[in-house]
Amino acid sequence: MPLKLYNTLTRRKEVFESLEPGKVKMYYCGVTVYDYCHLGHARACIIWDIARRYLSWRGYDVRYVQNFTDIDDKILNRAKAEGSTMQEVAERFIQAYFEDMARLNVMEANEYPRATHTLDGIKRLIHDLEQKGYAYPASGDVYYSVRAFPEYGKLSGRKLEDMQAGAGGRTDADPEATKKKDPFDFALWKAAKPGEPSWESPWGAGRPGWHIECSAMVRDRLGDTIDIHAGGSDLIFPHHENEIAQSEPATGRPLSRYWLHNGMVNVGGEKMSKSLGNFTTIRKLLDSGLDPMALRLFILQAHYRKPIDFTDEAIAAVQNSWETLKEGLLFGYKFGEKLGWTDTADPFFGDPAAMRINLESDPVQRFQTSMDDDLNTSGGVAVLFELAKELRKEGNILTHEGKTEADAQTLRQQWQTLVVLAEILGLAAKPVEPESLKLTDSEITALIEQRQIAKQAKNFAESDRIRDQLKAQGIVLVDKPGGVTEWHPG
RNA sequence: GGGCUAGUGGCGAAGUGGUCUAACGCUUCGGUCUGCAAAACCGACAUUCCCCGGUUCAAAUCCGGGCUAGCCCUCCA
Repeated sequence: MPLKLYNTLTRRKEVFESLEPGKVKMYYCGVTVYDYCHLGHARACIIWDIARRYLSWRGYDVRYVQNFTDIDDKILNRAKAEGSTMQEVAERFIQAYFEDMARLNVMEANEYPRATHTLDGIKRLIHDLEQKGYAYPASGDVYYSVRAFPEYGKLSGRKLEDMQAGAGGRTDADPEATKKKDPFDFALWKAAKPGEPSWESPWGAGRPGWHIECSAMVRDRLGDTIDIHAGGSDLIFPHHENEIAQSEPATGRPLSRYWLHNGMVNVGGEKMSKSLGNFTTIRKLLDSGLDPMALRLFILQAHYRKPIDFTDEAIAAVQNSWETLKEGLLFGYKFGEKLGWTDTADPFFGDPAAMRINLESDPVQRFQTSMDDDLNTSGGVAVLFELAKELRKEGNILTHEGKTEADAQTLRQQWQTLVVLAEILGLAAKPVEPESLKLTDSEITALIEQRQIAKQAKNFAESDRIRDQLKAQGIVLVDKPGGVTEWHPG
């Protein structure tokens, strides 16, 4: 079964074939660093992280590049407001970005190019476009001549004529309009303004326009044609359309074979965005107690191209869902020893990279079939739940009966399969060291005995009090038939 | 006004011509267990997939029309 991906360029699912066998060059259009990342960014980062992980698992050597746009009006405005510099603001939010992504278990890219580090490439690209007649200078600015590129609009599926009707309001107010030969033209280079950072160039001091840095970074780091260019659907137009317009005439080659776009995160039926002010930052949400893995699960339960609605109910539901999955993932740590597995003390125990699973097994096949279908993560997650529930059931039997009919090696295979597949989705759980336990075993045993006496005296108020007290300390009691009570860390 | 998506149970969400009396998760309600619980397990919860037509032996799935929603056309993941 081949992997199929929905290509925005052709508006259909296509069989994925990389340019170079076994290798994938992937570029994710990252963030403009002028504020903390919100859930919308989280969705994009997570879904492309998974695309990358899945391609790797499918055997590709993936080179994953993600940019930071660190030259931008909004960064500048923030710097002015804070009495700081553009560089300082950018640096701070890049740092924050890495902190947030580490919590969400997003793998690091191979490279993180920045606009400020790519000035040579940007200038070279503008120069090439000018030479070939796609760009023209205008009093310190340089503009891209949209009408010089007949394919303009092919990604977003629009024609210049269609756009004219809606563009009226903007072009009137655009201060650059007078310099442009055509209202559709866009800036490649902007002349320096007093007090703003600028770089020397053949067209005078200035700074790059918004779209050009991505074209330049892709070319510098990955080459003329890449396999996958990914980003939010709100970037299709104008950002990605313009990238194509800049890159393809300059290199004479297609910029990317596949264009992938994720859907938006909505709040109350509206897109979450900074300008609307309806955003929730990743750190705020995680600091409020939401498990980062639950947040990942929230994003994975929907298909990446569809919009998802962010609500308190959805978050509450997914917290519970994650508990189920987590129990499955912790199965080996909790019960491996009891089942006679011999390597539970091994330093690599639980590491998916060290696990060998049966790739022909039904769960793996179903997982792969789902993921091959344009990264259908919700189908993939369904497989994880089936495995996790099976393990939870066995775990419960082991807790209560002390043994199980199930074969220890079969359970081991199931657990490892779960761990490996979950890892592809970036979902992982490690046992928490029970250092939080303030009570010693003998103290616990003593309390259980006290409770037993209270129970026999039918003093249930007292016995429940002891149970609640232990629960508050992270000890869960299990009453078994015959008046025996066992405990385990909650 | 133009372009693009989508509308499936109480909620979220897969499925895109027959195996669908519709996966999976959450919630709710029964039952087992228990002094009561918790956990877990067993079971129930859409004969139906926005509406109206059409194609077909067969449609949630294809086609036409309608209604509704979101995204883009301005900075945006």
